[in-house]
Amino acid sequence: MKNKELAHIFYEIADYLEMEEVAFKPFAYQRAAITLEALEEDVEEIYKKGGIEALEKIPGVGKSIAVKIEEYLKTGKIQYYEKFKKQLPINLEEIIAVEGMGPKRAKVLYQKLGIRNLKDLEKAAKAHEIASLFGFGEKTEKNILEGIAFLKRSKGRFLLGEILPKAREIEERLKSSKEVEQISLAGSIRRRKETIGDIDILAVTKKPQKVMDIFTSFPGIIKIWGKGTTKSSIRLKEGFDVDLRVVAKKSYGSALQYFTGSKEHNIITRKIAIEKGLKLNEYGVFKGRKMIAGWSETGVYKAIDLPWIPPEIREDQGEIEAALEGKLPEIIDYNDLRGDLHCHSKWDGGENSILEMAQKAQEIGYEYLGISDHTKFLRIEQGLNEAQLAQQKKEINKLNESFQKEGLRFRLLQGAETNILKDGSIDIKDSALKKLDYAIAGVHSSFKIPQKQMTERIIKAMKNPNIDIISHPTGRLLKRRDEYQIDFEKILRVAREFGVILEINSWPERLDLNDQKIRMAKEAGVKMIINTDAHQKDQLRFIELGIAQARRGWAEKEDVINTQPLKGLLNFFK
DNA sequence: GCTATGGATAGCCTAGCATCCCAATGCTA
Repeated sequence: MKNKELAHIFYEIADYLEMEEVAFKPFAYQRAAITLEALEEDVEEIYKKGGIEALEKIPGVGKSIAVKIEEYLKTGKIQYYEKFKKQLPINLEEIIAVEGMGPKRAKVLYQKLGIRNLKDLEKAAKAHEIASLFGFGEKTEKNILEGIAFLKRSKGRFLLGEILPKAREIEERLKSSKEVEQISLAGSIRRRKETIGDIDILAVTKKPQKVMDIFTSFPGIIKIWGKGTTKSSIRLKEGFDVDLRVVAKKSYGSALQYFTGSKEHNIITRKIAIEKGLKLNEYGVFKGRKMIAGWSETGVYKAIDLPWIPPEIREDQGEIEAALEGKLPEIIDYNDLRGDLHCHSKWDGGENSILEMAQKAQEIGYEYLGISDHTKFLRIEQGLNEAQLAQQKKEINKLNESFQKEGLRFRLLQGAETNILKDGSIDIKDSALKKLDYAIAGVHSSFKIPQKQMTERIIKAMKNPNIDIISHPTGRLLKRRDEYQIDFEKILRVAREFGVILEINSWPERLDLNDQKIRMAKEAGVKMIINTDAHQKDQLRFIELGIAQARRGWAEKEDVINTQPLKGLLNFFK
């Protein structure tokens, strides 16, 4: 699948064009990149089936970009892009990742100081060479250093959402080989951690040599770290490292348990085994020399008198104690949701019409879908004003009527993702909010205000009698931006008192609330909702990432309101 | 460079914010 690679190139072309202050083209390339990134179908397949013409049918792709896609599929390169890179031989992506740095500043720093990469940038900032440049200053230099420090903390880790599809692709590829008897993802990816270091895969086969040969000859490998009969490691061009381990069939369960971790969780399971006079390792559970379990993971847990524990909560955060007391939560299942209440339509510049979003939701099997477009403060997102919301309501009503006529058990709801302004007020009048089925409010500006002020700001919004949901409550962007400062416990108290729902946003970069805060919310008796924030119909599938996060936070079905049928759901709204 | 519509051309990507320098710029949503 070359969609992501192409998206990446087009994003960079947009940056280069931005740098040269070309009008409108950057936007065009970005748009094409966004669509490609989210596209479910493989561009290569699209091209094979229908050629250039089919490529041009992709929204945001016209003649010129289609030709470039073709060039990439045929030659692996795009000359137009290579030329830019030659002109400005810097690691643009790396430099722009620093908060506060953009293409134009990157260009200036290259020209004035010869800065090519993150290392150069850090060195120059530390040597105070940047502050004295025209257009820069003390504060900017300090921000650059802070930005670099943040990046370093998340270095070498990938977003679950970007790595999981690739991991599954490899798993499927191996599975399709007749030599592979059993296979599973293991490690942090099986535990669905929000960021992942590398992909661990575990397999059972009678012909390890052959399976390893298949594995190490996958397309897209840029390095083979090692190749043996029990373990091989490769690096893919996307930057992911993948480890494949082959184990004996009789040890599959214990190996899976061992390689899934976490390390802390495993230390305790081993201790429990010792207390029972047993030995637990990656090969099995042993009584003296006799192996008493290890074929299946359930069997391993059973041998030490524990129920099977879902991988998402194997973090030594009390799950073993809970299991011992028979109080393991019945965490929410990947099939429990009946709808998604945070997605965007063409009305605010999203990719798809309301009907297209609704059809996708029906395909997924949802009972309802809430359209929650941005509101007017966010001009770049073409936020809706009161009059447009009223207009949109008409379209939604009409669609609902037609669904009813077709006998579909499906309802569209109208929400809105309003903005919590700096003073805590909402950018849409109460009279218009009242007419919505529900209203979301989120912080989209002024992230760097003091904790007390930010907390008060959000609380003021929660107390608004028309606000039902707070979207992405902490505002973090994984690998890009820290949470803004809030007193979360205080927010929880107010949420509970005023019946405000906190969102678990499934967007790969957000996953906000995070696992710990989900657990705090659950314990505080605050209800949550799992939404995708999809700006494109295919992004509705991000929901599994949010569910995974909810599971990691021990959330149960009743903690999450969109597990409820429509009628029950509506009861939660003011 | 894409999309829409008069099929060759107009319209699109804005506003707030911080920073830097005291009016302008770049970044971010």
